[in-house]
Amino acid sequence: MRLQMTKPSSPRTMKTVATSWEIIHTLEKLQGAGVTELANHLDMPKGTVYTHLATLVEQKYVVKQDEKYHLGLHFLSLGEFVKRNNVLFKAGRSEVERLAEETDEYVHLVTEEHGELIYLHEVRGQNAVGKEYFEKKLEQTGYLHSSAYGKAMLAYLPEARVEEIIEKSGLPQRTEKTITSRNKLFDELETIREQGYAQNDEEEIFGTRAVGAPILDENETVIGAISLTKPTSRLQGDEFHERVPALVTSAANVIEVNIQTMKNEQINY
Amino acid sequence: MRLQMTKPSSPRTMKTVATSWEIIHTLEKLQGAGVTELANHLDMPKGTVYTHLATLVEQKYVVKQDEKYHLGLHFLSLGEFVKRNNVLFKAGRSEVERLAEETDEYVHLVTEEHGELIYLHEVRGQNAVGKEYFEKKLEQTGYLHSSAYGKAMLAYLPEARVEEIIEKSGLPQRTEKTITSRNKLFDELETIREQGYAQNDEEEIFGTRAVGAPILDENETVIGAISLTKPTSRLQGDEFHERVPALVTSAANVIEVNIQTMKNEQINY
DNA sequence: CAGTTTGTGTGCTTATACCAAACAAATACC
DNA sequence: GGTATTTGTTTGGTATAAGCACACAAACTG
Repeated sequence: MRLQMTKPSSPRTMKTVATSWEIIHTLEKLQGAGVTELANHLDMPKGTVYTHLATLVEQKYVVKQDEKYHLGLHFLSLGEFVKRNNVLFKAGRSEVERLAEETDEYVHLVTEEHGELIYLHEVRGQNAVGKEYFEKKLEQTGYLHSSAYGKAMLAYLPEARVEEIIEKSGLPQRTEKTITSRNKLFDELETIREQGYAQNDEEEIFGTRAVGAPILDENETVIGAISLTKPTSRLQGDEFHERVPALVTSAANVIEVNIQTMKNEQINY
Repeated sequence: MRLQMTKPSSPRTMKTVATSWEIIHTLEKLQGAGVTELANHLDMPKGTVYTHLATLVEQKYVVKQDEKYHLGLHFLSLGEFVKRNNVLFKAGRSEVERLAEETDEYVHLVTEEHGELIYLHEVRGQNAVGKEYFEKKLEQTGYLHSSAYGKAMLAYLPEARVEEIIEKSGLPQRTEKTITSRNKLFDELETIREQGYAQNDEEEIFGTRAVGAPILDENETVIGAISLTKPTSRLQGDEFHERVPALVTSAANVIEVNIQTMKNEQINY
């Protein structure tokens, strides 16, 4: 007689679907792979991997090219769909573009999901710095503690939620100025709430500073954040503490109003 | 005794994964839905749908908001990843941007997968027309027969492949000028091969014309296509038959060279 | 505060995903 | 160029896990 593995876990969850996503993520990491290669990486029988791949090909989410299996471009269409139907994106897009045009710098619109940072929109102004860095970011999810937009969101998230997030993700160091201590972070969030905006002083990329403002709904719930990034040399003194914060918080405000308007219209299409 | 449902079908495929994607696509179509709503739409027991949703939430691809389940923003990151690692996107991006800058019109970079049209990049020049139309397209896959880029690709696909695609997708009419007959299409493709570029004369959107050129690799295999769209009033005579075709084919050429260069370098990162 | 309708949780059963092992096809090796 | 190795593909049997029906809970409706 076999001992019960006591796994009463509810809600139940589907093992087959989970391994299907494991395969997708491995294909992502390996930038395409063969059946055997995948089977080794995942420690699964070849036959199983093969059947999974056949299913994903049938679903048009995987393609076979050059003797390897790759993630298909249908993920792109799906991603675009999700983005373009996102309330914050719809409400914030034009404002982000306006601010980038006005300042000629990098402007970002971000949100949070499952404790991770997600980039909804970015516009690179004429003088923007950090291109190589930000270009890579779009395809990843990121941490919340080392950026102006991230901290702006953390500051207005319920404290329990913040605890949960730093518990799960940690506070990895990016530069020597990154906040890596729990207490310092909470102090910082307090300051942000007092100011109404967040500052990033070379905490993520050396040589760049940024100012970010939260975007809240009518119940003070965080929807996302907007931020403007500049090289440290161009973001000092009043510019860092007055002028850019004013621009960014005002943009955040416009977006908040847009969201309200959209909600009131209720007409989705 | 039960009759065997004779389904020897190989390769085998996973029913559970297929229904998981069915749920994802239904969530897409319904723009978010509840458990019961989904169960009705898909004609499945509530319990099953619930377990599937729980799995997708665990995987972070579905979120529960406002008492409804929605597709999560992780699809966005995945989509960005797939796009940014696509050879054609990497090779063609800058050239698309250059051409849009030079001409101030709409420029598109597209490819084909599973017989469907996929948009890899679009840049809207200052004078570009058709914004409302193209904005919607990015989140969909489309047909190949009613556009300059689509026809450019069809012209260089193996005939068997073309047959297969029109067999599966049909030749739906978009405007009164859309090619809807198999024979006319094959004549058109012949012309395109002779010219080296494709023209779209209000076959998709009334009032706009376009010129598209295929992007081929060293074995003459189609990788994708690039096109330029203008209002009919600005795309006539020599402009339609000489100048724009020259610009577009030359851009296609540059991209072809870029692909070759990337392949020779072999260094991916 | 009854009556619906929603989401969530649970055992049972059968379909099905998994595995092992065999086969085929392509590549590498000598 | 023929053998050996590695790859992808296929198959049958089996244990398991996905699906179903049902029950429960919780929220909304009137």
